[in-house]
Amino acid sequence: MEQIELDDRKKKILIAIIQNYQETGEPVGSRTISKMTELNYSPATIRNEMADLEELGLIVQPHTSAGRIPTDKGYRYYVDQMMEKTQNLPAAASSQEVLIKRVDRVEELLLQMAQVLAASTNYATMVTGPHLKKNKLKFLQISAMGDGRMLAVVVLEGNVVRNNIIEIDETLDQETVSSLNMLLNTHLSGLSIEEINLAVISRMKEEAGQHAATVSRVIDAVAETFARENDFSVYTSGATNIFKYPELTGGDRASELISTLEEKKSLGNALVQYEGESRKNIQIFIGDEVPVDSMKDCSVVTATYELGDGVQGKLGVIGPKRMDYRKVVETLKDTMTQLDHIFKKPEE
Amino acid sequence: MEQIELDDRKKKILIAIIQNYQETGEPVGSRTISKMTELNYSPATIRNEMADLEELGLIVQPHTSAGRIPTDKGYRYYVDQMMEKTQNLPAAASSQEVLIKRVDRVEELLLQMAQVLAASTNYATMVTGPHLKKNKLKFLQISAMGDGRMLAVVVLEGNVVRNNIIEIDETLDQETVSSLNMLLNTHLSGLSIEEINLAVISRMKEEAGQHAATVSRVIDAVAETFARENDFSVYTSGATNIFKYPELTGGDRASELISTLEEKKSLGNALVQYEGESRKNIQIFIGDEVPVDSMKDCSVVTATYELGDGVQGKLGVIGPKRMDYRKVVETLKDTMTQLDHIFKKPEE
DNA sequence: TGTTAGCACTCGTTTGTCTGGAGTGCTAAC
DNA sequence: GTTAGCACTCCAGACAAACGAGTGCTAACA
Repeated sequence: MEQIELDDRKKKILIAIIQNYQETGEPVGSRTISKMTELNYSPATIRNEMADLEELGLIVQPHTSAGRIPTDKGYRYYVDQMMEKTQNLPAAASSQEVLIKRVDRVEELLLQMAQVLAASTNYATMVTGPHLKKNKLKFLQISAMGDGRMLAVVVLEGNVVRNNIIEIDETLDQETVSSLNMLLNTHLSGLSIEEINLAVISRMKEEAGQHAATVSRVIDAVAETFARENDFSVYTSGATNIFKYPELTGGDRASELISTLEEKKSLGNALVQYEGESRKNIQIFIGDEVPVDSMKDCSVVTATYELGDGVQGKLGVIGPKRMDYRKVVETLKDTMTQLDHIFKKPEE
Repeated sequence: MEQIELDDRKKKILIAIIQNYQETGEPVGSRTISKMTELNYSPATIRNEMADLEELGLIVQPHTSAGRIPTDKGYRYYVDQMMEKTQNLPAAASSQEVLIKRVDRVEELLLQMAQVLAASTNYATMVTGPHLKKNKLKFLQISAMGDGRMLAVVVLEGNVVRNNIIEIDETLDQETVSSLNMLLNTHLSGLSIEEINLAVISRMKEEAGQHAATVSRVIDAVAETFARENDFSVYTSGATNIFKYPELTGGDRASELISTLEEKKSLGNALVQYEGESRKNIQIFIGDEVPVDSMKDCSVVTATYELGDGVQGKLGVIGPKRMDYRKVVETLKDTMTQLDHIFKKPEE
């Protein structure tokens, strides 16, 4: 993309347009800007500048004789070049935020994160569950349930607990169950799901002797649980916030958006795909850049969270293109800090 | 409520109005009804009858010179008096239904039920998790996680599995954990959550001796898990189906409805409240009868499901007042039958 | 040279008026 | 008891006029 350089006044005008449009949702005209403090120019002057900005593709008129609204490119420019420099948000503004409470169940925590974010941003939010495959196995326990079934409980680092019911052919006495538990834990704990390969498995089967089949079942069940996991673990909140932004609810758009949020799966997939590029941690998708079709009229801001121990996942805020990017980014950063406090401090 | 008796022709007209309005969503006039087969009367005759039906409060005109639409009372009459008798739905109509697959995780099954119901009815659906309190404990297992914490896993009849992480003060060796497990299972298995009373607890504490505190922690944790449970376990699907019915989406109604569905809690509470009256199994709430404020413009049909072993919960379909009550009731019954097949057959 | 006032022009939004159609209730005839 | 006819009501859509917000351009000004 070619580098655009704007003089100071143009920058101020662009910012003014973006901020004003963000608040009102209406195209903003030269008069409005002229009346703002800081910019003591007549409407005519502003108009000349706006014509230039329009030529650069940063703003457009929805129709002749309407005010201007920012284009995707305009927002992109704002986000990339200008957002960080204008620090007019006092730090105190974030003090009214809702705090995340520490809870033991990861699922509950993630849902809570989605809710808190939705409440403090007024946009829709989503949180993907952690990527369990990279996460180490802490502890595994099987126990007989009595009716030809066994219960396998797996605990990963970060206290992610999963259980699975397994049907087995043989009946095991208490003694055997104990020794199988011992065997399983000796070989598996400390490994990530990815690291449980054929070599490990065949070694275990050897040691298990006549119970090799059962061991094999257990491993399969564990693998299946975590494979299935990815489909299920997306949490969303604040879906109805989109009704506050008329540009998102015209026609059938509201319905499509909400059903995308309800289905969750496609969301998670799209987000996870962009994993590799997250070196900057916070990523902003504007309009067409959003990798979900039904959200091409939205902007999405994502961040990667970490619950200690390398358990990480994605967290996203979905709003209109005129969302308050600065506030969203601040809030996300703030949330990360809170998570760090909650998870790092008591454990280190 | 006074008993209303209608002659045959009035009944036919009322049914015609209800069915027509259900399909079109538009007030239906005398001409339309006159043109239907079966009723070979002129519009004028129909008009006279309609005037009578209006006097009885079964139908209304939204405004002068508009057709008639059914009132809540009209629907109620239809549902109570006439629905069962008119069996014009061929049984084959239900053959196209999506089937429920058997899955082990109860949560997954419930979500699936909500989705299947939404897909086959075109309305919004909700499913409350089973009422665990009445459900018997099958199996309980604690195990040391190593860092001063224990993992408690509880299995109820019907294979509902819950886990909870507990912080404890003492460090327990493998031996002790085993004997505590033995103790816990001996005393608790076979009891429902409600039946775990002080007497049982104090007897266990006695036997546990120096580990009484830990036993107490475990019990507390189990109790807390199931208390918290009720808030979380409501599954919904097909929320966006409401956009198909303009009478539900005017103004802010759509937003309110969707957010009620998103919050889930209030839904569950409202439904569970009507527990006691479910002798007939299927219950129909029309308009104002719905115990949720934001759904006063809807109708809700609920049923009580049972997953073998007495594990039961509620299941609801939410749609416009002009919903196809017959089809919804049939679909619900069908779903129940499917559940019975899945859960009764392989176990008995 | 940059800024501003003035002005004609455009176009979307709102308001009011009108008309056609759908539907009704009533009356009188069958 | 049923139906044809008719006057009446009221909504929905079309159309025009008035309005207002905003623009681009030109000319004057510092």
